[in-house]
Amino acid sequence: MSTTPAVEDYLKTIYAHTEWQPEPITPSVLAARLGVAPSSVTEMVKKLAGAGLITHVPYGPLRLTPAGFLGASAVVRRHRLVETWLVREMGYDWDQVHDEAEILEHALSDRLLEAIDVRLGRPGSDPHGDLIPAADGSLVRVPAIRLADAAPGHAGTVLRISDRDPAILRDLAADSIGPGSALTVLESCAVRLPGGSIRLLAPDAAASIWLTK
Amino acid sequence: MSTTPAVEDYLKTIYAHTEWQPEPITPSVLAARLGVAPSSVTEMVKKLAGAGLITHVPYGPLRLTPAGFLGASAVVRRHRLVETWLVREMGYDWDQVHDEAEILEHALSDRLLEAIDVRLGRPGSDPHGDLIPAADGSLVRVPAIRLADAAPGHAGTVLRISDRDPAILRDLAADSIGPGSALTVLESCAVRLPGGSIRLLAPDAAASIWLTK
DNA sequence: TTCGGGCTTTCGGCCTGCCTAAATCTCGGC
DNA sequence: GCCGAGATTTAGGCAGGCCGAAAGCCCGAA
Repeated sequence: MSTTPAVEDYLKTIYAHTEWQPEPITPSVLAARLGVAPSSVTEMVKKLAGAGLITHVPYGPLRLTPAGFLGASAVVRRHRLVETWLVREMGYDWDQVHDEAEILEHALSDRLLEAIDVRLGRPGSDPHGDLIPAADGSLVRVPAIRLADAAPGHAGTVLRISDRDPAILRDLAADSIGPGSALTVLESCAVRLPGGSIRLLAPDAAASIWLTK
Repeated sequence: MSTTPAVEDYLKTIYAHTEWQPEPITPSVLAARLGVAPSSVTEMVKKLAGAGLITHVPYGPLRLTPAGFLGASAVVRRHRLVETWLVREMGYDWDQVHDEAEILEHALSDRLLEAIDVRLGRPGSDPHGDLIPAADGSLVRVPAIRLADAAPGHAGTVLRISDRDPAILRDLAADSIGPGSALTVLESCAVRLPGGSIRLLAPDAAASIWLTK
């Protein structure tokens, strides 16, 4: 089976789902994430399973096989390296890179990717704080906790901010909150910044931020 | 009509055909250039004509409308800026950039293109010597003559080398002939370089090289 | 234990872009 | 003026990805 942009998007989305929590993804969630109808997912799932990229029992959740994990890692690696490049060299802000990377991730050759990786000094994480898989799919895990799940009083620095919703990224950037920011959690939706100022976060935003443990 | 990669490729190829000679392109030539069957061209021609991008009378040649010219210019601009960027910043040689640009030209946003253009200092020509259209489709023409058509004794510098055939580009690069090289034509397929050394060129290569008049 | 709502799958269809094979047209040579 | 080679178009099909509607499955609540 050929690895089309659609295949890459499905693999990437399945991969992303289990990156920060253990539950495998279900077809309906995958459909919602991709913005396609559930029946489209059923169809593609057959193809991916037939190609040995995912495992799937009817009516059950979806899991990447080792081969699928490798393929997904490659797409995620391309996406995150592109994001890092856009911010470091092309004048993008970290909350503006997602859509561009979404397209370029399907268009870069291995050679160009390697050239970008070298230019950037083989970065380990992207502008949102997400880890960049190595070419073999390996990455260094860091213990993290969702801000929304952190106990009041918890202090930590922002490790990553999910890039799923661009509006959240914009709002946080406007609030001067980004990867590396030090925060103290007051309650689930309020935080104190180093200067002492207090920010009230939308529940969505609080669920998108991951802090050091 | 949406502007898909296929549409962009058709427009770009029609544009390229009349860039260095005046005859409009025929469906069969277009099919050969694109590597598709003639019937596929007929089909797409209907769509492009219906969208007002080309004019076409049945069994006749194809011509870009002003709208089609603008669309084609945009694709060509993206292609050539990408080639220039790959050579100047990403360590590619000028005979290696075509295939990568062929894909990236469909993937860059206007914003990223502008950033690249600015970084490169708004170059007027790409690594093969081809002119880069401005955003409005305009470009500065330079009088040129095909090496294969030049009279013996004609001396000039290489303005451009058609990037159609990668093998030709490789061979010429190995012979140290590239855009900017000074040449004296001995006969249609032999040239003298500044050092006095003489090169015999394949007819294909001689037809791919354009010299100053 | 049964039932119903929600999730998943099946089914039939649509669109793009490509193909081959079979018309059909054009035009130069005789 | 006719004819045939070559170019173009038509017709019928295929694969990838998507859709909505309808059928099927699963599991928790009663």
